[in-house]
Amino acid sequence: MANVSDAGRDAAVSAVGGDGRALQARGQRTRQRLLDAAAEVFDRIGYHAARVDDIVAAAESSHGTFYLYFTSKEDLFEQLMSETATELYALIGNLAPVTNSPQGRAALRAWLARVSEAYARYGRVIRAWTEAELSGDPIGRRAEELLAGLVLALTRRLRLPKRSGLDRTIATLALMMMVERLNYFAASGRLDVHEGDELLDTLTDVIMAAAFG
Amino acid sequence: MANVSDAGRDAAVSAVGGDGRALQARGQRTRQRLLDAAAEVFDRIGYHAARVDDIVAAAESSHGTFYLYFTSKEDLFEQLMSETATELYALIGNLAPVTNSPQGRAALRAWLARVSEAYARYGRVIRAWTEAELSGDPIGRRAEELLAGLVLALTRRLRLPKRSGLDRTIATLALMMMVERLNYFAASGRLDVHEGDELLDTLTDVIMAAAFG
Amino acid sequence: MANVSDAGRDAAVSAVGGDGRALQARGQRTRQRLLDAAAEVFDRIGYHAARVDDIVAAAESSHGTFYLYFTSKEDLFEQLMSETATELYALIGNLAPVTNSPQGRAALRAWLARVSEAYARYGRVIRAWTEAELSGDPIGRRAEELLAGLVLALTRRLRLPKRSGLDRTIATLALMMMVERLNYFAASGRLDVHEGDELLDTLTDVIMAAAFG
Amino acid sequence: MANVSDAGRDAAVSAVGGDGRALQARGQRTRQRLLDAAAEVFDRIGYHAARVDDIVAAAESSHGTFYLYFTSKEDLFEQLMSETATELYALIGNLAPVTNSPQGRAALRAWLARVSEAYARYGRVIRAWTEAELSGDPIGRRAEELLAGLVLALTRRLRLPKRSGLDRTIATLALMMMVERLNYFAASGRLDVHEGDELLDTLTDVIMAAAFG
DNA sequence: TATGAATGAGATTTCATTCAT
DNA sequence: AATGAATGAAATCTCATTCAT
Repeated sequence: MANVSDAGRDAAVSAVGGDGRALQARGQRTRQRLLDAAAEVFDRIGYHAARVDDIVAAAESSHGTFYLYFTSKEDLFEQLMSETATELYALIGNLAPVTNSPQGRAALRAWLARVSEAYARYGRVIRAWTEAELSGDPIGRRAEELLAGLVLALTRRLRLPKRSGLDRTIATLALMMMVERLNYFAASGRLDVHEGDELLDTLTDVIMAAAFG
Repeated sequence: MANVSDAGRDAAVSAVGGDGRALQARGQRTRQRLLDAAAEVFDRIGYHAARVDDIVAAAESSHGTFYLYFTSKEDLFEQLMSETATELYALIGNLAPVTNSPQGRAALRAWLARVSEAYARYGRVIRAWTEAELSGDPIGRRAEELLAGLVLALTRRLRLPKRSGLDRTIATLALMMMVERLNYFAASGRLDVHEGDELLDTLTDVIMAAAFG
Repeated sequence: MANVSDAGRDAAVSAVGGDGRALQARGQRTRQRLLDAAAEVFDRIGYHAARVDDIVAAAESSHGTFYLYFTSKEDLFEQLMSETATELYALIGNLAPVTNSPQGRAALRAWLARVSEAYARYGRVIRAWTEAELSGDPIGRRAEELLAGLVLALTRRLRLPKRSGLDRTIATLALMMMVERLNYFAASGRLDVHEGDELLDTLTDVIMAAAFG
Repeated sequence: MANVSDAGRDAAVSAVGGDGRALQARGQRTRQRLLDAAAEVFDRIGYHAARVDDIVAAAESSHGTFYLYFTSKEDLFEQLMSETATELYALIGNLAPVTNSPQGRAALRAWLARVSEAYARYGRVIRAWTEAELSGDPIGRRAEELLAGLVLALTRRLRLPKRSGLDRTIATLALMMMVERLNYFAASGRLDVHEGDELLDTLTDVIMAAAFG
């Protein structure tokens, strides 16, 4: 089954433990088990409520081992966010500028479908990310930075057409937030969607309208 | 300066302390001081990072007094959310169904301006609210409920026109989230807006487009 | 209904408040209400679990008022114990030396009946007293003293006949403890007694046997 | 010197920590150190007066460690009571039915001597037990239950001869309370006994008299 | 004489992190 | 590389007592 661990596969080659040394294969696997377990726990009970104890229990590991790979709970979380950010940049890279045509609409809808798929895999981290961003924790600063980078990348890629009364950065942020929040509600089962079609149709519609309305 | 305490002015008449007894005037004021201080602290350092100690220090009160009025930090927060929800329902009640006309657009923009004003006052609570909603805390459940009620009320009031490919509830939620998140970024100084005009124009534009696209 | 307040009726004439001044009639009544309420609360939830708040709530009084009459929770309790001790001394004074005859047995049984009656009234205090005696609280010392005095008085009055192998003081203490504990269990509903006859018969029998066996 | 830890020696094999996991040898020892320290502290200052801080200080351990093994002070105490109850059941099992003969008397006296010895070891727990039983604490309920079981077991074992005017359960409880209270006073140094002979003689005498009147 | 709001010292409990094996 | 026991700083919460009215 697809999970967050797929994200770091390539990056993991050069991953290092808490003391900076390169890791062997077994260490790699343990580190990844902890990251996966953390994502699962963050999703289940939230980032703030998650204790190191919950994570190591979910990973069937131990406290000592945790600190072999991460210097702190925040350190793990930042690594998780960074991996996720990498995936999201790749996703944004796949987006074609939106054109006002049936083809453009279809392309956007297809891309939004990929976003939803990605949300199924990374949403647990994104949820915790948003939580951290809102909180006063130091880790929130890092979350802000990562978010700002993504907004910038998306603005450049989306290339909303110029129109008076529409600030393109703001509009992009608006649409991005909308997409994120809706996928969140859908993923948490609080939106009554069949196959996700209503979600995709509605989002496509609103974005096309916003772009060319 | 306007603050959260304005919200509960009428409701305060029947406010009670932790032991259920009705409060005298002095008790009322102390309780309100704590609520105001809490809103300020939540805004400054976030709901999770906020300690009871921070709140009583900000209110120039004491731990003992805090527990005279609230059974816990969560209890206080729920009361704060409830007061805020009341204000938001009132705000929604002031929204006219959106019509496809210059007048309709103007009315919507004016309403969004009121929303932004309200955000200046209640945003600190709403931010914490979102944070709680995302977390696994028990208080998150209550936050969810309150939010669901607001979405329903807004859907009924906004009366987005029927259009194929657009689920009205989902679209309303999408727009509401968009408005909330943008006001949040604006309030936290991370959006480069002059007088808020770009924000209002952009939001008006996207909503009108979404409605009549 | 008979209650602890009957105990202090005479003593109350000279009762003083926390600041040492003599009390007026109204003050008298308030003080007594607090003593009664305390006895009730001690009985219900125990001496240690009882908070001043519970006592003033039961007395429908207030914290401030409590400290008008007592310097502390312990002070109140000591006054309650002293009043009860006075009653118990009176009770002991009514006991005739036990003689080995049907009349002696009848007299003992009648006296034990009076003890049980008294227990119905003062048992709540005696229970708390025992609790305090066992605990390490400073008030426990005072409880010990009062208890020692009662043991001495009872030993003198009971006049167990000399018999080899029987220390009269120890035997008296043994019998006293037995009577107290059994009345306690009976009062707390944990002894299956009809009209208390089994209790009285058994106690009478054991004491007579111990004395003349 | 004999101490409470002797009690749980066998049971300890299956002892678990606060999170339900089986403990290693070191954990076992630490847990037992805390139990022993608690018994000592309860004896010294009483159950209610004892703070977790006192216990961990006596055990030369820390707060964190305490909560690794027990969920609360009450939890620890219940475990202590349970271990003690097991010992007391064993003690009761060693009691032969009382017969009206010099041998019967001698056997009873020998058994009472064993009780006194046991009291030297478990008395500190029993004292706290009685204190808890009298208090309104939730732990008091558990204390009651354990006590009721012991009374039942003792009644069955002691087999007091039938005699009119004597309820055997009540009489057994009476004698049991007498023995307990006297051992308590003796152990706390408030009874003037040499070698404990007066205590044993008096108790033997009263019980034989009660049984065979 | 009575009230109840306010206080703060002190107790319990949590949990990220370290350490010994 | 892994384990899990141990730690203690920091947080929450309680409650006897004082104070202002």
